[in-house]
Amino acid sequence: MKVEHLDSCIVRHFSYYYDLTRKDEELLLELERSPTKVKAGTRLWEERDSANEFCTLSRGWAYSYRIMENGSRQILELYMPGDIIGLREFAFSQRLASVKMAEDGVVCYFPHQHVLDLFRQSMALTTIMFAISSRQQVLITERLVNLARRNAKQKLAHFLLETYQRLKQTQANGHDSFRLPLSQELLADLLGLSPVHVSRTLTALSDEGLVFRERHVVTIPDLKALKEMADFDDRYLIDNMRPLFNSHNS
Amino acid sequence: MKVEHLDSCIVRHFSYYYDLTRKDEELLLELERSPTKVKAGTRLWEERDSANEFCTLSRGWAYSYRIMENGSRQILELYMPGDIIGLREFAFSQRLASVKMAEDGVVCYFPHQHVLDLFRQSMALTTIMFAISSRQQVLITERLVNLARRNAKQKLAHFLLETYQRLKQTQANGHDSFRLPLSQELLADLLGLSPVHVSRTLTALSDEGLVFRERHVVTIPDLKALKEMADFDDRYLIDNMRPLFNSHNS
DNA sequence: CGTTTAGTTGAGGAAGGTCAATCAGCGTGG
DNA sequence: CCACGCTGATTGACCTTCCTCAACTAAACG
Repeated sequence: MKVEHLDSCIVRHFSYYYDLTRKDEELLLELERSPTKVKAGTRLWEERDSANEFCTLSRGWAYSYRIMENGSRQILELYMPGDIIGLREFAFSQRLASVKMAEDGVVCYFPHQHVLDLFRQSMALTTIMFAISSRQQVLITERLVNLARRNAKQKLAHFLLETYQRLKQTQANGHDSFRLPLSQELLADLLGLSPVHVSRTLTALSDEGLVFRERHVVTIPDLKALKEMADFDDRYLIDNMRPLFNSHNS
Repeated sequence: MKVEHLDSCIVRHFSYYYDLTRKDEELLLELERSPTKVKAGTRLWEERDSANEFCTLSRGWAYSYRIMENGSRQILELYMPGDIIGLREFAFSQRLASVKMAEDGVVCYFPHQHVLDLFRQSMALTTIMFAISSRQQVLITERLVNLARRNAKQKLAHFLLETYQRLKQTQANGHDSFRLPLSQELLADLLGLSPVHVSRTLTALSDEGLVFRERHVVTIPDLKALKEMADFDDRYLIDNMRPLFNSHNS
């Protein structure tokens, strides 16, 4: 049952795409050899640092961001346990964004070259890596659409729905509520709004009975209603590579 | 000198990342075996179509887009000759966006499986594919920042600078002007603005002597001034994988 | 030489930003 | 156990940017 290996977030994440062989799992576990505890607010790296390693996130949330000339901050990606941080910079020698922990967590660094080893040694892992990369692109694209084309209420709702769904895909939680360890300021920087307006929007959503938030727990009583309101279509989160594998691999 | 192969946009594009072997080139040329002429406005595919092929763009510009519930359109990516269209959907069985030709052009379809063949047969091509994918992610991310954090004048300026730079990297053109075969409506859908405001912004930029546009030709008389104004930093366009290769491959 | 298509210009309006004051929770130290 | 101060959230007043609608002009095109 290879239960033991599912302790590893990254193995669990990769398994989501395709059944891994024993050897694949061993290769993956290589990436998580040096777990490091990091406290909330720790900066894993900074824009312009030299980039020659990735990082797997084993516990806690993290986010990448850019500081603009005028001092405002745009958050680019939210990372959750099982995600690989820094994939974007594979073809670059410099970091293009900074990364910070949103809460206490555990990360494992590994050099870019390890990915080349993966490419060399396993077709399945290569394909999954590529799938993960393209999935990430899809997530960013959806966020772009969200920022460009929706109003504040929809932006916020859409983000909450995306997060809820992402969590459901990895951590099984049947409820209509989830933990969201992010301040309103962070939400603002994520959605391109001002903190003030996030607050207003959140109370508006609450007044309409669509979203409730207390402390760091968010509840969505009527998923369907919220999805409708936010123009949320989860197809972009539901990727599936099996057809690709089945039609070609043994 | 393998000059003959540089006729192929895609070979030229890949060569930008790393020197290809003869065999690599042959493999790549496989992808361009069925060139098809397409007229401006042709839709290559539509959201929700089943996705099992990519497409290389040999001539002309194309763009992917999404239509929102309220009828507005967001353009996601601009493709230029040498680009691969549809990478995003590698891990998906459905198209997540539609793609249209911005002008007359030539494309070549090839099935997703061909990429798996590449993975199987060439480390270099695998790595380059991955680099291209991560570069595309970087481009989208920068566009996200552009949409979320800059005002109309900066958005437009930033987009023009990015396009200018992208063209310079593939087509050598020494001048301070380039061809931009896009209507203002298209620019609006690209930048999340209204066509009206694009027009105003363009005249504002012209009044300030920063950008001139007549017909489909754009001139940037003072690159440095415009970059400053737009908060444009070209690091995100200058990727370089050589260090990665050199430190590990033969 | 009309007719379509793309761009320009003006006036009014809405969404969201900014600034500032206030409040609530909470950890810290006395 | 309480006072203090910190951070994060809320609320109000006012302002800016960009949108919308609409009329108009300029090319492009048969």
